[in-house]
Amino acid sequence: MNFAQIILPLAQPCYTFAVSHIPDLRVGEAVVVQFGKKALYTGIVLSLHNDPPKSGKVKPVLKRLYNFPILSDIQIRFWSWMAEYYISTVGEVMRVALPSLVKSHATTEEFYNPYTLPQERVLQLISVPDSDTLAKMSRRAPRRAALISELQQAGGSLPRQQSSADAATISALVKAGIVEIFERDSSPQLQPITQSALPILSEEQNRTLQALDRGLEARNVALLHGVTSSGKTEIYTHYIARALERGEDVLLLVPEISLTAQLVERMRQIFSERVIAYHSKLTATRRTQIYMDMLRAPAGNFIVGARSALFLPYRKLGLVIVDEEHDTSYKQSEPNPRYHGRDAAIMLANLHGAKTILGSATPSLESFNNAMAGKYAGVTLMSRYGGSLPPKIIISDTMRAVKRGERKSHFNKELLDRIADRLAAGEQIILFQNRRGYASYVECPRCGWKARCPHCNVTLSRHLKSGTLNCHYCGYTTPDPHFCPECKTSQVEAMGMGTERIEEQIALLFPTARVLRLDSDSAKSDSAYNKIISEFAAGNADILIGTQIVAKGLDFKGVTLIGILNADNLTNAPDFRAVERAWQMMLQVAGRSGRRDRAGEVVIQTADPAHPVFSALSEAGYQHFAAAQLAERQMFNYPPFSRLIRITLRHSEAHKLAATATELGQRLRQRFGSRVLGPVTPLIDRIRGELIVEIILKIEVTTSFARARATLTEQIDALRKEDKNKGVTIICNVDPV
DNA sequence: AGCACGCCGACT
DNA sequence: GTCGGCGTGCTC
Repeated sequence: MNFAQIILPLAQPCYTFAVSHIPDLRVGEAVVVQFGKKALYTGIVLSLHNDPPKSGKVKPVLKRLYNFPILSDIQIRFWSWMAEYYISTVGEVMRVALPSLVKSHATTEEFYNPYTLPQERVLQLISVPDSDTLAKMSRRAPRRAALISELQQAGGSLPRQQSSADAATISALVKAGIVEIFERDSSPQLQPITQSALPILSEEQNRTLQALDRGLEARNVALLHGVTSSGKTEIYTHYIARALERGEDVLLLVPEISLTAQLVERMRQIFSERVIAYHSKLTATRRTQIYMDMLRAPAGNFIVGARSALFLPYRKLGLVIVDEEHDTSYKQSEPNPRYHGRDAAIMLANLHGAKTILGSATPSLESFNNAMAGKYAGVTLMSRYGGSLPPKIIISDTMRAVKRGERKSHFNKELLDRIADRLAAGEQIILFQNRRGYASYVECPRCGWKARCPHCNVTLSRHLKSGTLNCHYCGYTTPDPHFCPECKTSQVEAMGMGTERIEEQIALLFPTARVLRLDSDSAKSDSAYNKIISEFAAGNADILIGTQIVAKGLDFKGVTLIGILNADNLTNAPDFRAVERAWQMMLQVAGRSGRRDRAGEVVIQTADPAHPVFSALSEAGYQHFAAAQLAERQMFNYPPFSRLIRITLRHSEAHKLAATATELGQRLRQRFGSRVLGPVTPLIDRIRGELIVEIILKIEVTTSFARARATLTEQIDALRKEDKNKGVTIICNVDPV
């Protein structure tokens, strides 16, 4: 073959390079190429062919990097699918898929250091002395004889590191021409296979396991709907053990890095060092090591990781588990490829012929619908493991409390009384407020002036600790003016409640309570996060105030009361998924409470207690609620009855942006008719000094989504070529969440 | 993503 | 008069 399509880690199509001078080059191999004037890149061979590029100029591949492909056929198919489905390029997939050392690039040769495998020295037995000599040797130089027999037992060669011989013994045998030392790529670090006993399953868990077995015989994907603390993890371990016994790889996907640590911990107790944690916070060296080890080791690896773990070189993936499958942080929102970790996991499993288990206490309506439609096997686990009780949910009417004079600050008496009660009993409390900072904005009571971000069309949030007003969209910070800069007659007033302000109010109402706050301000780093979590878990605080971070995963045994301070800003979000999201959020937060011996209580403050979402919070209420939500989605043709593509256009000039957006809208309408919504101005129409307009494409599931994506790409490409649209950024987000 | 080519402001 | 700002065009 004379030419190769080479994947480069760029938002560009693949380019053709000449390869006829490289013998037996294979698809998936890593190569060095010069791209542009002088930049050197590590690229991947996507395909080999004999067609020169149309534009004539072809550069040769400079060299091949390893003597084996670093991408399997399945990985290439996976990358190609992802690029196509999420309207991005295979180069963009490469950018997120490979650890940085493997895809290194530089502008000059001196700085281009592609990853080379670490080397190891190997002792090789080249001639075995006859038995007389050996017998003599074992008397006079027993260590030399020992090394010879060590090498014989190892089949003739052994890495220097693994040999017990000392340097003098080795060099003597080398001098005698009996042993030779050579260098080679170091062998992958294989972990010893030790497995402790699997957890013993309850009767219901056993039934669930059997139901899953039956389900997965007929379907490739199973939805495991297991209420909080029903023991989904125990069921996972049984499936994991089976796959590992078959010698296959296992991927356990978690939505967030912070959750990997505790799951890895639990899995290590059973599968010891077989468990490999993989996520983007690991060092580049560690990630590269894992990648390269897996590439050269046999299957049978068990990876616990965030969505980037999808790109590891599985040899034979046997099982994929997507834990907390409803979690929207599985969707990569920026940059391209904007892929959904759960959906990509199912695709990857299919490519390997593996089964997928989706686990959640609050399944997404998409997955629930797939289970109802028979596309997925569906299994529900209703009872709590170890007989702990479901939390008692109390809906607390804010308006009624106000009328009766039973509301202090932002707390209804129903909640305050319980807080006092738990504090007295020495039990712990979590208060959930889905807004960080002190106040969502500050306003002058006299003239109505509000602090706004100069770059974004949003109000600035007040942050007490830093004494600043911050923009939560672009990070802009300005000193808190306190006094109205406009009319100069009054102090500005804090409006809206953030976690900082809740913290302040609690300190006033319960001055002796020890309070911790968990939000993205207080838990900026991993260590800060862990510190807060472990402090609270150790009982060094009575009340934990937090944003949605507190809803994720963690169990606190001492927590018997949870307050959801303002459910309305969850249910009222302007999004067709708001109610589903609110439901999931509330149940997830509620799941943090409850001890074995007595049910936890969850107080939800709302001005709209009749909202159907509240009656769906009992576990029995879910089916009914989900069915009603689905009916509504079907009526308005929303997902899962249609697929959405959100097209975002950005530019600094309003008229130019509007012109391009209108043009695109019109052209799309010619092809897609009423499936095109917009262009519309989003709620926040300016971020970082750029104006934003959106067009939504809504494609019914009954028509070809692949064709729709192709048509859309065609139209956007054509539009981009025209001078009048130059400079307008156009981004497609397939299946936005 | 780089890097070059190409037209408008503050300096010797 | 020049040095340099970053807008946009191209890279096999």
